[in-house]
Amino acid sequence: MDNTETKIIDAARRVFVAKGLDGARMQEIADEAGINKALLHYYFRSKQKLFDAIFEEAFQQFIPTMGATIASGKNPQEIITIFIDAYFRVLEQNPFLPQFVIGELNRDPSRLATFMAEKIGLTSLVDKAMSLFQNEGFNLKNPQQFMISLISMIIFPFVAKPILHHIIFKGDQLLVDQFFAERKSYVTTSALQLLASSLNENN
Amino acid sequence: MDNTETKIIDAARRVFVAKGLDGARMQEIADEAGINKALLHYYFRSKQKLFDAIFEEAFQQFIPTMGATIASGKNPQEIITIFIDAYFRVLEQNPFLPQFVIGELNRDPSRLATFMAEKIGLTSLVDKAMSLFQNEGFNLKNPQQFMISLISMIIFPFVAKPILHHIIFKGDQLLVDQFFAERKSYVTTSALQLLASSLNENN
DNA sequence: GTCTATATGCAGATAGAC
DNA sequence: GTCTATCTGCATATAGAC
Repeated sequence: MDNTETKIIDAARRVFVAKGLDGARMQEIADEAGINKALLHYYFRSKQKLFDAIFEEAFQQFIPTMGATIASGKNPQEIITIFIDAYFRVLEQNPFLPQFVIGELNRDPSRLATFMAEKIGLTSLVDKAMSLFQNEGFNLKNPQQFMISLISMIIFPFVAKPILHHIIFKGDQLLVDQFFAERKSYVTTSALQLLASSLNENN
Repeated sequence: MDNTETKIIDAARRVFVAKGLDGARMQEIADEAGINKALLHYYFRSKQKLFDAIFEEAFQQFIPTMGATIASGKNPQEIITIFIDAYFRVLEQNPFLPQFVIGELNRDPSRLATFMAEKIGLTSLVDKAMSLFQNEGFNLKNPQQFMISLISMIIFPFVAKPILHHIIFKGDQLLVDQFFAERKSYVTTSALQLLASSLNENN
């Protein structure tokens, strides 16, 4: 599709993700889309409504297809592997998504409340994921702590990329690329080790 | 101290940390400080300069006292424990600092380049921290991967607090508080387990 | 140092021609 | 649907009195 609305969405996504709601300029979005400001307001009545469309789309992508993963009905180790793989696939193609979603949710947490009202299915999916680690011999004392550690290890490097780039890797882009290339397998190994350790400790 | 400059700094910190550079309003900062806008410009020539002062201060706090930790000269396990403890102490008193610093660094990564030019000591401290895990029998293949996993597990929950609050814990503030209360010891245990696992694997 | 009043510029939004 | 021109309001910043 190459119609005007699509061009606007694409341009708005780029600008909003890069600069946030407050930092974005309608003029810049218009320029990126190759149109003028008035047309933006013709398609989306206001900056806020345009932003809402972009944010909703981003939020959907960011909360991964946890359902499909769980529905696959494998054991916890396999599910973890699949989950990490699916998440990295999304992040590698949208490396700036996490900072965008998380940043805007921090600016306006009330947004989440309304979102949650619509997506009641989401929380029950999370519950299912948690309960996985309390079945089949994985009687984790703290499934939430484990799950959040896992998500932290996956997402945080994408959010903190500028810090990695400049402080850890001193501006060496090759080292940064290498780090992200190896990250998925490292996180998978770590997660499985943590799971195994908790077994040994009879948690 | 209760002079005007201090009042401005305190007010600016609150507003900038909550709303970011673009979202903050000089009027709101003035109101918070109990003065008027003109006085802000009298003390700090522009919004940008006021922001720079706040950001620099925040950045200093956010990059923890890694030096002191390392200088303590203990073994890796002890250093990890001390490091985690020090970091949590900072974060518990400044829970919104990470999102502020990381968010602004993503909006304007060039900021870091100039910062790094000044703080040359910082990168060498990071190097020292890394080399720790390649000595004393901890010949980790990927000290960076380990270090970043550790930092991820510490910081990310603070950044993603709105998501934890609404999606994982369904708005139950008590569960959120309990999670953060237990987080430090959970991360410490996890980090030591990962270190031990890498030993067993002869990495 | 601190205030009120004002200048200046810019961004979001609209009017109206084509 | 798409454009140019314009309105409106607001935010940063300054002028100048006290």
